[in-house]
Amino acid sequence: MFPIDVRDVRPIYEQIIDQIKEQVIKGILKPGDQLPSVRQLAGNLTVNANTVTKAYQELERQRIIETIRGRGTFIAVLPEKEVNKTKLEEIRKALKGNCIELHYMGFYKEQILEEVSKICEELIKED
Amino acid sequence: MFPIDVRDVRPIYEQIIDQIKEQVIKGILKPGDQLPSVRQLAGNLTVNANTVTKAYQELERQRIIETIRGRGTFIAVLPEKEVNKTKLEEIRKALKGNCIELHYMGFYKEQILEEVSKICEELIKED
Amino acid sequence: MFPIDVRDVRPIYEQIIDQIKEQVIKGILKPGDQLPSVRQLAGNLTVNANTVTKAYQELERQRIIETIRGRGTFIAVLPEKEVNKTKLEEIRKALKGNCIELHYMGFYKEQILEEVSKICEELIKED
Amino acid sequence: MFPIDVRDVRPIYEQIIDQIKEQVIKGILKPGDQLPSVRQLAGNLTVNANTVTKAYQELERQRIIETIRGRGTFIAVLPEKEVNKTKLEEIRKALKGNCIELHYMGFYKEQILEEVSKICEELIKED
DNA sequence: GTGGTCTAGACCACG
DNA sequence: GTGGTCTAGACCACG
Repeated sequence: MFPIDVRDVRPIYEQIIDQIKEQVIKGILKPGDQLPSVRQLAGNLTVNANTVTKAYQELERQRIIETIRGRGTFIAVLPEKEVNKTKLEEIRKALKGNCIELHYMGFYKEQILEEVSKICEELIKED
Repeated sequence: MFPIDVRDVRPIYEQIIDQIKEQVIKGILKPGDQLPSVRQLAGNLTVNANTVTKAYQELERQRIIETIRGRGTFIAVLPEKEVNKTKLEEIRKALKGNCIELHYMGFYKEQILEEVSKICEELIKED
Repeated sequence: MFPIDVRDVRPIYEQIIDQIKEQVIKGILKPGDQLPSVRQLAGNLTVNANTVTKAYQELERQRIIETIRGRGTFIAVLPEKEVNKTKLEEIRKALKGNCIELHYMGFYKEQILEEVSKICEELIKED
Repeated sequence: MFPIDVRDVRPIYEQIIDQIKEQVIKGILKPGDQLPSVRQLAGNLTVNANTVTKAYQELERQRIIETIRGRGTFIAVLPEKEVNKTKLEEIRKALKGNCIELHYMGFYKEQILEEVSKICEELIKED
């Protein structure tokens, strides 16, 4: 279901979170869609159930998904978009780090914007 | 010297690496410039000397700085720009993650590119 | 009949119990009034019949309702008011926890009492 | 250090969270104070380190404490007091439940307010 | 069958 | 020595 890479530097639970958020943004997962149960997904990905639990809990905290007692876990209606200043600064720092790395590989502004543009294109459907 | 933030989620050694790379890219630090000794910098930043050592070692591995026995540590001539495919993929993943987070805050392609554009502007001097 | 919220953190059976107790206190349900059958209520609320059963059993244990074989379930005469010391301590702990949370939101004693006062007002008819 | 009660219905990690928040509100723990390490506290309370970790992570998420890499965990400066409407509603529901229980024990408005008043008195220092 | 809590214990990154 | 991640597995509440 999700391409999990145990060799990835990012922890597994974070990869799961990102995969689900990406599918929500792309519209592959829609509000009300049921997610596989913790144990099911853990089985599919051959990771521990606790790892999936951690991912689901974080997604619930972010109001991306919601758990209904005894029924399972579902995609929530899209949460209010709100700008968290602290988080925005964190993302800017991360982006800056990425730009520095790309520049060390020989990329200039034009090419960097081109990369980001391609990523957005693939990801975001403009309304 | 560097604005190090012990509360930052990023490890301190990584912050040091990024600060130095940024200053090199901006031309504030030039090839041949001497860096403070490990102990000096550790004292200035009030961090553990091992932390600075780790940062310097990583920078040396990336050929950003070089150590001359008995003399000290210096900014190296800019390394050959070369595209490491694995690393490029990693950066793309990171950029994608950041774009997803920005989109969840309400940003669309235009605004995301605007953010990245501002970062590049501040960072990279076009030759 | 009752506003049940499957998304609520509280278990459904607890919500049912609370709703019935609230209606009894408010005098909406009076001793002798018949309650819907387990299946009926389960159907109305679109919840599992076991869930309603559990709520009714707990209410019966607390002598709030009583089941008469072959006839159905009825509101009992108000049980003797008795102070269970253990339970009182539990409620105090819960109240303390709520006061802490309210204080973290900026509420002081006056405002907290105001909140509780409004709740009592709406709930309890002084004899 | 903290009175943890394994028989308590509330999960252990929640009891730890509440204890720390209470001590912060009472001024027993002040900004900058170091908390015992995860392992230390786990040892003292004879609970598992993971349980303490969970409590600390939740407290960090609420910005009550902060972790500094390799140094330990500290009480943060008091977070901005902000009213979360959803959470306020949850607390009101909980308070209502408590009032109902108290009323079933024979308490009327005056006595309930008296209880809450005593709790606030012990807890909150008016500025 | 669903998720939630907790344990015991391993291994890792960071300082 | 500090916290972070993950596993394997137990037991529980809820439906």
